[in-house]
Amino acid sequence: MFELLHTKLTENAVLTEEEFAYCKTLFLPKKLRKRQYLLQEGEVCKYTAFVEKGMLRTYTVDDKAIEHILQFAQEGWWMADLYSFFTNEPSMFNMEALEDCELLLITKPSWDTLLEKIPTLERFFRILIQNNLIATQRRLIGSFSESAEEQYLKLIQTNPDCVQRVPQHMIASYLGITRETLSRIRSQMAFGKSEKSGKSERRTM
Amino acid sequence: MFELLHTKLTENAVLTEEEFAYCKTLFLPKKLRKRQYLLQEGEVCKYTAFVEKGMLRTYTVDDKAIEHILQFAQEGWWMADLYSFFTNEPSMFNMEALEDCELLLITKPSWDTLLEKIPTLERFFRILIQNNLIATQRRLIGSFSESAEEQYLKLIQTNPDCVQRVPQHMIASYLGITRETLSRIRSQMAFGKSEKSGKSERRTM
DNA sequence: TTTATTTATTATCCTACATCAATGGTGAAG
DNA sequence: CTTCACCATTGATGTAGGATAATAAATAAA
Repeated sequence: MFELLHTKLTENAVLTEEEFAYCKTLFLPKKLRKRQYLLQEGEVCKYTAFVEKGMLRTYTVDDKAIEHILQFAQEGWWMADLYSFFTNEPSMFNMEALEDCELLLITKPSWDTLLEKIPTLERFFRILIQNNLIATQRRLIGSFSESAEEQYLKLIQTNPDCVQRVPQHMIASYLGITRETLSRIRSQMAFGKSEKSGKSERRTM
Repeated sequence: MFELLHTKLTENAVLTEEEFAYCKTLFLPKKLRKRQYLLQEGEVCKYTAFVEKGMLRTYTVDDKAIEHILQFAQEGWWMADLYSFFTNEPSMFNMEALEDCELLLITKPSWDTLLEKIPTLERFFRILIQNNLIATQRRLIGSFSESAEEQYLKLIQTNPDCVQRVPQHMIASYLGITRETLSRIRSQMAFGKSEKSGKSERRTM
């Protein structure tokens, strides 16, 4: 149950076995079935989740009832609404299991004591958040400067696993386009592969 | 020269005067004139900058030669290409002074020793980055779910100062739209203010 | 003052993507 | 088997915002 967390915390983060043993005591194992919610809009995000197994999404619903996916999380990733988690304000996000999941949850109080006991982890989480920020910035710039097709291709490169495991309409929602548009892009791509036409440049595939 | 940094570092971050005095020795004061670059695409981002005075932007240029602004930084804000700063890889960003600026720069080695001497700061920077991540996530979601006008109005609310100090075409670039579109939005807004309908009523001037 | 540079507006046309609507496929449950 | 829920595709039509271009303010500079 704790294997992945173990490797993640010890691969970079300078944790002794003893420290990790303590660490384990603060995490709450939790199984979620496909479709179950870990968090729903309006609730306070009480846990930061580490994904041992399975896949989740966090998304918002806008006033036209359209879903926008902020993030997918698969094995080895962390998931939380940081704002809600740290301020105790209600969240605007929903977090839903896309597959049966095994999670490790930690509450804010436990998290505080954890960092107090093992200050080394402060850096670990800073880097985690920092990498997330860098990725989110790239995604934002991409949404400005790239066509829907380019963004889709980039996603396939950076996270092929996700593209395979998740239904297409969610990929579309993650990219900020409609299912129909993504479907058309895909059929054009498949077409462009056999035909030599297509005005955009081909990638090596 | 160090007043703002002083208040920022002591308001939340549990720094003694003594510690701050040490802190000062690691920052390099630097003045930049309007239009000058702090970083250009292809260079490694060698400094993290704290803005004591003035205003800067960081932006990329895409393959169609269009600029996309990732961030403005004004008094009391920090600016760096985190990816480049921490990996020593060349940056894809440009950082340019929009006004005459007074900055405090810190190099990666100095930053490392600073955090080593004052581990308390690790948390400070984590929170800084965390807030940046939260804001960037909101901006991303906004770009998916809101019209150009809504995004502009939101920016006016969240950062009115910026909207006033920065030329319109850069605001447009920050919002991911063209100057022409922003101009149209603004004239429509002004129009809708005198007419009491928010609707679009054409050609009556 | 004149000249040049940067910035903002406005009009016309165009395109990438959305919206609406219908159809077909798949797998699980009765 | 049939039904139902979910998911993907495809076509017809609409629209927000882009591209282009011309012009005008505004600011700086000569």
